[in-house]
Amino acid sequence: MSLDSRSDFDRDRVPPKHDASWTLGFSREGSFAEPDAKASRHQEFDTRSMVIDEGDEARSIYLIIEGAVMLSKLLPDGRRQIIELLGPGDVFGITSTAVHDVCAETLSPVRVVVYDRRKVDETPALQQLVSERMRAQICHLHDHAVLLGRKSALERVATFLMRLVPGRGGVDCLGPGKANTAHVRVPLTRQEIADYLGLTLETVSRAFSQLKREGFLSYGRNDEVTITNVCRLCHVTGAH
Amino acid sequence: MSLDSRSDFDRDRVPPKHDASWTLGFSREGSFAEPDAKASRHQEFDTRSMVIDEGDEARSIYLIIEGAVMLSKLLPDGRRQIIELLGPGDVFGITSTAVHDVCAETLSPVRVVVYDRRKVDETPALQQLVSERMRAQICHLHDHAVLLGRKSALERVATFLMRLVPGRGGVDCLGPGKANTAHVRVPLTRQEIADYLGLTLETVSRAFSQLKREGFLSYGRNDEVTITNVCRLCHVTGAH
DNA sequence: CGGCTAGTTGAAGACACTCAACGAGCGTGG
DNA sequence: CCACGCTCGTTGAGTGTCTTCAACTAGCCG
Repeated sequence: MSLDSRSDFDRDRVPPKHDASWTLGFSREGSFAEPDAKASRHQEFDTRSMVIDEGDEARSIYLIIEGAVMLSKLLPDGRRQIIELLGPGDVFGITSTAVHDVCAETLSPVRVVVYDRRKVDETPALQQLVSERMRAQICHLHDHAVLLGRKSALERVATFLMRLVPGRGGVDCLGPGKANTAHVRVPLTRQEIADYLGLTLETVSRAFSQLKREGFLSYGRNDEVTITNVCRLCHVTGAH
Repeated sequence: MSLDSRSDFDRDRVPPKHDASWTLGFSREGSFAEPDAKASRHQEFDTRSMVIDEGDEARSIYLIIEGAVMLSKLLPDGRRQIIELLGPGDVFGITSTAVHDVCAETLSPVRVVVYDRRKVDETPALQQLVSERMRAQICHLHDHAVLLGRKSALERVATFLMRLVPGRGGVDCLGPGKANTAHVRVPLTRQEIADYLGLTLETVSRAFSQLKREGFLSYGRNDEVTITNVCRLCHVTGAH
């Protein structure tokens, strides 16, 4: 099925159902229409391609239709912090200056809508959409600050895993549902998880091993994890 | 001088000049008029009063006219993370759910404009104002994530102190100016600084002592610090 | 003066980091 | 087909930074 065979309308909606492989547990149910097709263009990226580089001129804002994107920042000596993990419906490219303050790199094949930055300010419906997404990101950054500032390594990894469970662990956590087991895809390397959680890759690996040893998880492939008891893992996050 | 003796116009502008005691280095030059006086009311708070509690119903958005506010979150076992330090021109009370995700507490006498949350969405000029402030906060939260995830204790304290220098250390850092010495007011206790930087109060105290011992700072009172060499301190932040 | 809060400093310990070795998986090429 | 190199992950041993616990000082206010 080629993109062109679909109407603009379809192309500008996020997929209404979870695509378990790449949503990072972030995808929202439902969908939304793109407010102003004139001001936008579509773009696609392969896995692990750089969409934005820190310091690039900030002319566009990106809305993710499909796939996962990570935002990161580097210190001059090479230390890296991954700031946010984004999925369908999320926007990136937001900055208060003339240049981007973060790198944006894809974690999967990604489809985005690219808006002109000024157009967004001039179009109330777009402005509204971006504002709503910014509010959600701010809440999420608040949670992440707590994680980085105050949680132990094990709590951080547990929190990270819970975020990958659709409908759990995020700002909009639904609470304990019926299903107590979950299968999640982890599209990050240990090094990337470490950079996201403010740890080293060895510490992340040890935390995974410990959670496996103590029966919270099971996995063969490193990027396919089965959470045996979601509720029990949730208690390890420190948030409950 | 009573508030009532001033016109609405004056009351709805941020002070055009730095008020060195409470701006936290955040105050922007210039001022802005409040877009829609009908949808707002003014409110004042004493030092260390709780404006918002985590879990409160989110009906209002607050714009700081004067003073400093800190946002914080608590884990159930009492661990606290201070998320943001805000000054004149900043907004708070932003959330993507029906309830507030953070506490907001004043660090000084504070004057705010309170807007109805729905009114903000309906008023383009207000929406624009809040969007602009959200963008700035997002950038700042990005920086803070790097601090919490990747910086040493000394780097964190140095970064914190640099943020207190007007025109330096923030997203909109002006770079080395002529003045190489700066006098800053620190309106936080060691415990609060620690909760902001993801450290313990003892570690913060040791970092202050070390910076004093090595000639970066001098201080008698704990809340009045003179930065002897701004440029040299800036290099300790890890960002340059 | 005594009691309180806030900050400093020291000693000991814990947790995460560093360094290093090893193993699994995967593509390439002989 | 297997050897080889490469990347990624795991695990162990030792170290270091920050935390914990505790004592002590300075300032403030009754």
